[in-house]
Amino acid sequence: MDSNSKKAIRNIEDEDYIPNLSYDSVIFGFNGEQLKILILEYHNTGLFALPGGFVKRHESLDDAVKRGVLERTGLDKIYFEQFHTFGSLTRSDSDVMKRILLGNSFDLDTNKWMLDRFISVAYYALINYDKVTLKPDLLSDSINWYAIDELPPLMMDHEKMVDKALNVLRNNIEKKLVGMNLLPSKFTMKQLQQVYEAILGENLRRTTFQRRILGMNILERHEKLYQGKAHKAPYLYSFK
Amino acid sequence: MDSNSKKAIRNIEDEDYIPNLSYDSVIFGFNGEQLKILILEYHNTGLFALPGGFVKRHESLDDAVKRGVLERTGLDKIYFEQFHTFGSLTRSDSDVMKRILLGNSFDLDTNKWMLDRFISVAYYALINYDKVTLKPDLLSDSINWYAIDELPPLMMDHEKMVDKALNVLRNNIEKKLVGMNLLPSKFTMKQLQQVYEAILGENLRRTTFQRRILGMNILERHEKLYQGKAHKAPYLYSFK
DNA sequence: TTTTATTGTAACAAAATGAGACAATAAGAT
DNA sequence: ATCTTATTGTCTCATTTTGTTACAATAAAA
Repeated sequence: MDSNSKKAIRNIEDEDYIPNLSYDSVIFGFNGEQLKILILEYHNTGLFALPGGFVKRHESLDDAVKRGVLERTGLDKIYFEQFHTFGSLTRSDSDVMKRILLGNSFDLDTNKWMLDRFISVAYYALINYDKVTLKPDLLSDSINWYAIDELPPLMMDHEKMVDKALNVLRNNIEKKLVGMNLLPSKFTMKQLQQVYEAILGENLRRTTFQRRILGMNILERHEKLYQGKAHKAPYLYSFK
Repeated sequence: MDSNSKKAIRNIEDEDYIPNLSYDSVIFGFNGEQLKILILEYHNTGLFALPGGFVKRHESLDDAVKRGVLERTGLDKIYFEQFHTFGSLTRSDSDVMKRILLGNSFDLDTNKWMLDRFISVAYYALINYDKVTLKPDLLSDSINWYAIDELPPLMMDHEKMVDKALNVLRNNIEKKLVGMNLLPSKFTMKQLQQVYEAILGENLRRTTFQRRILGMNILERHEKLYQGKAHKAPYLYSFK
């Protein structure tokens, strides 16, 4: 409890954080065609991972995640929701953590708390693809969008997390109007349908979809969008 | 990290557990009429709470919960599922924990780790009401069934946990065949409907319910159940 | 044998969804 | 200007699902 008086420059101080607890985030965006998520790559390791982090002693779990998303995307008003806490004994891998620490020239001894077992609370977030300014964190080289069916191999149990996040998203799409957070404030019916299709992973019938969504009475119709294409222009909609 | 060499008899050793992490469980049972949950009362405090506990360093989160349910109900094959992790700054209340420790004649100093902030992973469990042998834990006087609409005031954020558990249960009832875990292996259609009604908190139409459930093709029909009543005897069913 | 309460299922109505069809465009091609 | 093309908004009719009512088939009591 009272060790670590000398602090290297590149260190994360364990005293500030709740031990053995982390979060990971599956951050979804939609580029108009595909559903994508943010994946980062740790320095000098070839390891790909979900953006994650630790919870400060004087910070709520939700705030820790908000902070992490803000730091990496520049967005501070996002939709996010916890979906599962991963607590198996086998999920933590101290060898992987060693590689990450060494790849960042972190001192193994000072940072040995990071080699310990971690229980991780996983969140998904839905953000506006176009408004993001990506910024790698201290430990990583890059952070980038990857289409959900073209992900690199992810470390530890992060692929399981993505799978579960997608499942939860699919179940929530009807109940929680998930689409609204992945689109700009005004959008066409086609765009909305594409979000639904990307999430559900299946094609939907255009006429039925349109009728069903309009029947929900959740959309407001605005002006038409002239795209310069040789066909009828679609209306723009926003959520009420 | 190396204190606590002297151990009082009535102590929970902090070194065995992951710090700042706990679980709480909303354990549902169905008595044939009402949906009930298990609530315990801490010694000499008048405090009512959900059964909870800590996670050992060498134990998965799920196993910790299984252990807790087993110790209190005697059941080891139960259906349970995590539904939310509560991590706000305000949820932990050291005054409440002090009352509990003092009510149990625990030493405040040796057990001060329990006064710290805790992030709690909440689970719900569905168990067979009739097969339970209730047993209070070390810290509590009693553990008892309470109908969900007749709960005593619960400490800290435990009422929020119950609300959320019920919501999740309502959403899962269609997808996960929740009913099967609250009933004996053979049951009548009426019993199944009563479970649904208790969970959803609304009355269902008998004929529609029967047709819909039978249409799912998940039930196997067995012999009739003669209840000694002056009317047609219902069939018994089990899940396939 | 009649009465009573409940069960299983059928029958029809109403609502939701599936599947096409088609007229109404924007803008490019002629 | 007119014709062509791709897409949109809406309508129609078929199919499926759900709501509602009705009714015959019991177990056991009266």
